[in-house]
Formats: sequence, structure tokens, C-alpha cells
Amino acid sequence: MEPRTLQLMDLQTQQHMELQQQQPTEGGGSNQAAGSSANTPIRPTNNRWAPTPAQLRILQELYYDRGLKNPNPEQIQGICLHLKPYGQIENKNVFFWFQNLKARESQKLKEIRNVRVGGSLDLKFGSTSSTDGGRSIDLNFGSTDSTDDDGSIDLTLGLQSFMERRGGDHQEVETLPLFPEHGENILGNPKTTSEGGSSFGYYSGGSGGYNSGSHVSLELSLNPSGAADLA
Amino acid sequence: MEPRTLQLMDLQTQQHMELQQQQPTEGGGSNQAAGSSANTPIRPTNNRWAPTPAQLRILQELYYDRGLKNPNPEQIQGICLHLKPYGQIENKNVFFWFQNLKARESQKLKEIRNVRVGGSLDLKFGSTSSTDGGRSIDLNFGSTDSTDDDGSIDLTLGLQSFMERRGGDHQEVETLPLFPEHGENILGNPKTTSEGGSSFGYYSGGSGGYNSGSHVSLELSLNPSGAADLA
DNA sequence: GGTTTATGAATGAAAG
DNA sequence: CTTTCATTCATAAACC
Repeated sequence: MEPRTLQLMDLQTQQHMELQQQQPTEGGGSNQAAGSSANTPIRPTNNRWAPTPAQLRILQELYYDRGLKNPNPEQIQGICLHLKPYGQIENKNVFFWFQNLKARESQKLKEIRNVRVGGSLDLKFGSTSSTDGGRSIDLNFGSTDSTDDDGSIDLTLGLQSFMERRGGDHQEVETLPLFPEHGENILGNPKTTSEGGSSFGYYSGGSGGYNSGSHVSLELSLNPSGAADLA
Repeated sequence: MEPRTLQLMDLQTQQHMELQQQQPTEGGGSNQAAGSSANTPIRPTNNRWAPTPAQLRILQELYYDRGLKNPNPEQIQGICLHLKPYGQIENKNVFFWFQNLKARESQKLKEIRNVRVGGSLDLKFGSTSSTDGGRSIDLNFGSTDSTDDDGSIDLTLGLQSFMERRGGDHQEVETLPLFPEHGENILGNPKTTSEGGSSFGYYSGGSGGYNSGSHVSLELSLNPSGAADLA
């Protein structure tokens, strides 16, 4: 049952960072529809909401520039309402969007643990990255430090032994790029932060880069009154 | 297996096309302009990670033999670390690998089940059960609504003005494609600042228009599906 | 060569 | 807020 075809080749040796954004198809009006209208409902077709470019941009501005991480119901509703002209959208979509973004971001940023530069290390990708060279992101989260040199990590499951057994022979070592990165933080952010303690995060941030340099700063003076800024 | 409507997406670079959102392009969403022929030099060219044979074998053993289906962050990290000697790999690759394998296996099982059911009759409609929209999880929460007509919502944060400025005239097409991705952020927000509660009804189903449905759904799949052997 | 398949990656939606 | 499930997009590799 698993037709796994082994491909013997390892090609890519570099970092990838890709981003694909699908084209948002949605109109302001009715949704769904797609093909089967009166017919077999068996095809959920498009239930899933996807932000239109304009909606996405606004949402991102709110999140990154404004620092709005946890919109409360009223805010969600307001946002949703304002985004409606740009395409079909519901409150829950806004809600999930913020929740997912926040969750995913927090997992990425687990800790920028120093990579224990003992003197060896960190190499960089040499050839690979195209020209700009700059970015590769990778980070390891937990850093279960312990001893990994000799290859023992503990997964709390005995995985360790499993690993050990196989790890005896490493032959195809290729490049072993690992560089810490990051430290950037775009918005100085306000108060909301605090920690969270969250404990961990999954994968490392693969993407990053972009022009981002800093979004901040572009958004000022939107408040008519000095008033309260940011929650 | 899945008859996917083929759409030759052109390759998009990382941000690319913006498109009016208000067009229901389903299926034929031909993208416009790919234009590119020789253009867009910035192609990631190196994207996707692929496991080396050794890595794959280890991953499979963990999954199939050890039954590890949902590795937690620490495990992911440990696995990743141990796989590094065999080739470049990142935490997220491990994360996605498990995630995908699990999803695809369950999907396969589901398909089979549907086929079997399909053979027999039983149509569904469980119409009886509440078709009504009973399911919206909540309705308007804050109820700040009051407005909709005039469009002034009031996010209690001045968000409104923010929105207003941008939304005043929604012209979508801006040239400002922000891609989804996030840089980084420190975040953390546990619950300071006000709300905290956060567990109340989130989004509203409000207008939605979703179908609500019943549980019994039945989906017959017409997949010819020679399908995989599995089992 | 175009088409299909396998699978990495991304993300909306939910469950816990 | 954290973790998992489901869909979907994209693309390299295999197929024809």
C-alpha cells in the first residue's frame, strides 16, 4: 500500500522559500455555486474562503502595521464589514485568519537560540542562493540541546534508540547548512505582547525575507485624533 | 484519482498578479498574463525539499513501524536533527512530511469507504434533520452592530478611521501586492490588555449562507478510482 | 511533447 | 491559545 517510489536523487540543496498565492476567486455576490447547482451536491466545490488580494492586504496591515493581533468581536465585525466590498467574507473568516496567523507566527518564532557557535559553523550557502544571498531562514526551535553531536537526542519516546541505530552510518552527507537568522521584529509593538509561554513551534520559518525590511512606519497618522492608539 | 480541473497555472513568482477580486473565476480562472515568457528572472528555482533515500526510510519507519503519526515539536526537532547528516532538512520539512502522509492515508481510507457506500443505496438526505441554519455558532457577538447602514462601525480603536481611509473608495487594484508571509514578530500576547476572555462566541455565522448541514452527509464518489491497493 | 502522479507546502477551519 | 484535520496549490518526477 504505499507506493512510495524512491527517488534516488537529491537535488535541491538549498533553502527554499516560496510563496504561492492562489488566485482568489470570489465574487462579492453569491458564493459557491460553481458547477453543480442543482445537481449532486456531492462536490463541496468551493467552500473555503480565500482572501482577495485587497482583503489580504488590509488584514495584513492591521496585523503587522497596526499590531492588531487579537481582534475582539466588535473589531472582527467591523473588519468584516469593511472587507465585504472587496469580496465575500464572513466574520468567522476574519476570526480564523487572525487566529491562524498568530498561531503560525508564534510557532515560528520559538526561540532564536544561539547556535552554539563553537567555532565551527554556520556556513552559508554558497552557491545556491541566487544572488541576493541573503536569506535563508532556518531555525531550530527547541534545541534540545543535549547532546547531539554524537547523535543522541531524546525524543521521549525511545525514538532515540531508534535513531541511534540507524544513524550509525551517515553517508550521504551533503551540505549542512544551518544558520540562525532573524532577529528581526518588525513592529515594535505595543503592549499586547507578553509572552505566552507558548511552548513550542513546529517548523521553522521558511519564508521570510522579502522586502520586508520594515513595514512599520508606514502607517502613521491614521488616527484623526491622537487618541488612543492601539489597544 | 482526483480529476482535477486542469489549469495551467503559470508560474508565479512570488507575488505577482493581482486581480480583481470580484470575478468569479471558477474553473477557468485563467490567469492573465502570464506573460512572462522570458521574464521574471526571479524564480525560486530551488524550491522544494525532497527527502533523500535514507531520510525517507527513517521517516517511514517512524511512521509505519513506530506508529508515530503526530510528532510534537520536540520530536520533530529531534528527528530533524538526526536526519540532517543525511541531507539538508529543516524542521518544517519533517512537520509537513508527517502531516501530509497522515492526511493522505486517511483520505484514502475515506475514499474507499465512500465507494462502498455508494454501491449500496441509501441516499441521503437527511433532510429531516434540521436544515435550518441551526448551526451558526453564534450570532453577532458584540452586537455593536447597529449600523450597517451607514457603515460606521467603530472598532473602539480608531480602526474605523483606518478602514475608512482605505475603504473609502475601494478600488482594488492597487499596486501593492503584499504577499502573505510574515516576517516575524515577537508577539506573545497572553492575555494582558483587555479582553483576555476570548472564549466567547467568536465569529458569527451571521449572514452566511452556508448550508448547514446535517451530519449525515453522504458523498458518493464517482471516482473510477482504480485506486490504490492499500490494504 | 503534453499529461498524470506523487508529494511538498500553504492555509482555512476546527477541535481541544 | 495550541494542535490537528482537510483542501488545495504547485511542481518535480514519472509516464505515455
